[in-house]
Amino acid sequence: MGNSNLYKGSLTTIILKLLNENDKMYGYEITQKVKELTKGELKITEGALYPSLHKLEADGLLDVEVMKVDNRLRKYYKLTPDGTKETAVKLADLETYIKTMQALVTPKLRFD
Amino acid sequence: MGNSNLYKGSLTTIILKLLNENDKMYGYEITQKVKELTKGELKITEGALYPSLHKLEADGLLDVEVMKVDNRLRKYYKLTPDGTKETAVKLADLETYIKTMQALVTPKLRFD
DNA sequence: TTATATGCATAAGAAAATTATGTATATATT
DNA sequence: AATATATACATAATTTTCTTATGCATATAA
Repeated sequence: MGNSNLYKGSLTTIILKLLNENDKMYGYEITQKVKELTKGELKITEGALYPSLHKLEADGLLDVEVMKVDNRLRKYYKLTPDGTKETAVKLADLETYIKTMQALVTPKLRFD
Repeated sequence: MGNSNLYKGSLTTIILKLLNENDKMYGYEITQKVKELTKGELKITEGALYPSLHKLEADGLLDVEVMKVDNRLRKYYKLTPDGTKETAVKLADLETYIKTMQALVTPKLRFD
């Protein structure tokens, strides 16, 4: 995903959070929204996004609704009740991660 | 590493930062220090740690010094000049990652 | 007419971890 | 005396998650 490998493992969190805010979104819309919200810092690739959406659906966290808009296909995803629960879990995990990393990293830097 | 998959990709950052603070450390010491600093939240596995140390050494970011203490082997690692530079890069990446994720995730949660 | 944008998808490969072992010494426990 | 735990290193097999490359299809801008 991002320019740094730190983003590995955060895609699911990002998808769930966006769907928690936006009720229903389709894949391409997610890529654009992420680009916009991060001012271009994070660009989600389709090769990562679509398999991830499929897995979330298979795991029962997302529901799909296929629509045709302007003669183009769209697959709208929305959270299931389990998906909403999992969103809270993932966001708590992210907070813990950030606090833990800050505990490890916050101390003074040295330049010898 | 951790209980959440968000830690994927942060091991190098953690190792470099600890060595930046502590001058020289050996592998087992790093696992214990991380457990202590994170109050048990993060447990680095040897299967992740040792290959990572070897790679950092191969990349010229760490130097090794083998010692025998109490009849047991220790491999002390310390930052090379390149390693010190890379530490600053990795820490900047981490800050960017945290800010980016907060930009994506900070908005209001919903519980339908 | 050619490139860019929109919209989905998958396959091959790389990177980074987990899990499972293996070796060896020292100390604490039963 | 035997066994478990702690210390200390290492690697191999597998899994997860991503990148890169490719493919199909329609719409719009250059």
